[in-house]
Amino acid sequence: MACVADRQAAVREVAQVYELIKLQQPLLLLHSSSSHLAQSLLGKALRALNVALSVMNQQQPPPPPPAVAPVTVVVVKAEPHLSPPSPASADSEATAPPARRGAKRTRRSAAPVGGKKNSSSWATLTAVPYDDGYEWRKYGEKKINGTLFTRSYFRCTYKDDAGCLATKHVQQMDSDDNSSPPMFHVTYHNDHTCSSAKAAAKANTGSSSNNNSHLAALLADCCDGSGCNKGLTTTTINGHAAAAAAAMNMNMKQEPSLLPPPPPLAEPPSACFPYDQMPQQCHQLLFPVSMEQQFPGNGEEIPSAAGSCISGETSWDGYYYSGDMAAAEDDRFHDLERFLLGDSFMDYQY
DNA sequence: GCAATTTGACCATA
DNA sequence: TATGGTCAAATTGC
Repeated sequence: MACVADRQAAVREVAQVYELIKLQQPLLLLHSSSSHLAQSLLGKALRALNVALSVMNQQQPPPPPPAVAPVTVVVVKAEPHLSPPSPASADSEATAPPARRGAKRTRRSAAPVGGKKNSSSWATLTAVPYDDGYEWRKYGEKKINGTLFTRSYFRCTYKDDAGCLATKHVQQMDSDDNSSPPMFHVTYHNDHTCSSAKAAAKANTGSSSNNNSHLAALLADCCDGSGCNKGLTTTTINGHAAAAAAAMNMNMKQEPSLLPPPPPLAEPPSACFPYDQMPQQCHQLLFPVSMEQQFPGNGEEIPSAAGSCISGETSWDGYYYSGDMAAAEDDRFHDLERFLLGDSFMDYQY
């Protein structure tokens, strides 16, 4: 089918542009006189490409499920009003006053609930509900009628600091199949108006010793546990480790009842951390970096923990570059394509 | 001691 | 009135 070939070519083109931007992003941000502007533009570009790929993906049958059950993130639906918010709309919402802890309880004055507001909302189906690159604080849990599991309510950790109104609800889906990892229906409301840079700066300044210790543990788990810093050419992270890393990323305690250890993977899903499994702190705290750090160019595996985390910018960065470059390139692309097509509408921030 | 989570109560909406 | 979403005091963990 010519149209299929054309679409694949288009997808490939967009994916390559996406990849190129991501690769060049550190340098652009590092050398730009206005890093904020650069970051904003890059974010918009990446988001647009992501949406474009999502649209393309909707026009073709879904890809066959993987042989193993890696951590997956798929779009449940993209209703007209359930589209990912644009940065512009996010900016317009940033003026809402932040809620204050301990303030006198005045109900329903600022944040109407249940989708009545004009803000955007969208939903995803994922095995890793806590790993979406943002930091969330749990503020409630509720037993919902007709469901076996409770629904958890999260809001952005930086709601108070940045007035970020982003919230999400995580509902474990009922399933008869005990052999497969649990899936979660995650509904997002409002775009993040807090910047990841702000979050990263906060973490980097050591304003909270908790953050630093948290990061240390995170890096240890992220890079040591997965073997990324042990000179392995390819590494793996099973669902359990991903969930653990995700939970750490969330600054929250893992709920045993929600995430039982899934069966080990028969095959490594991809090199190093797939993007949707990589703790966001790896992006934020070790960024920006030089291209030399990302790509030594001497055929060596990126040795350091920092390098391996940085390499997680894309899912293919754990590969051995001195080997068959064409094969590696091909694998890299397919990993990227899987990531892009399977992770549509996720709101990535760098 | 501080920050995050838990949990029961409160409130808006259908 | 049932239900879902949020608040905030109490609890827990670092």
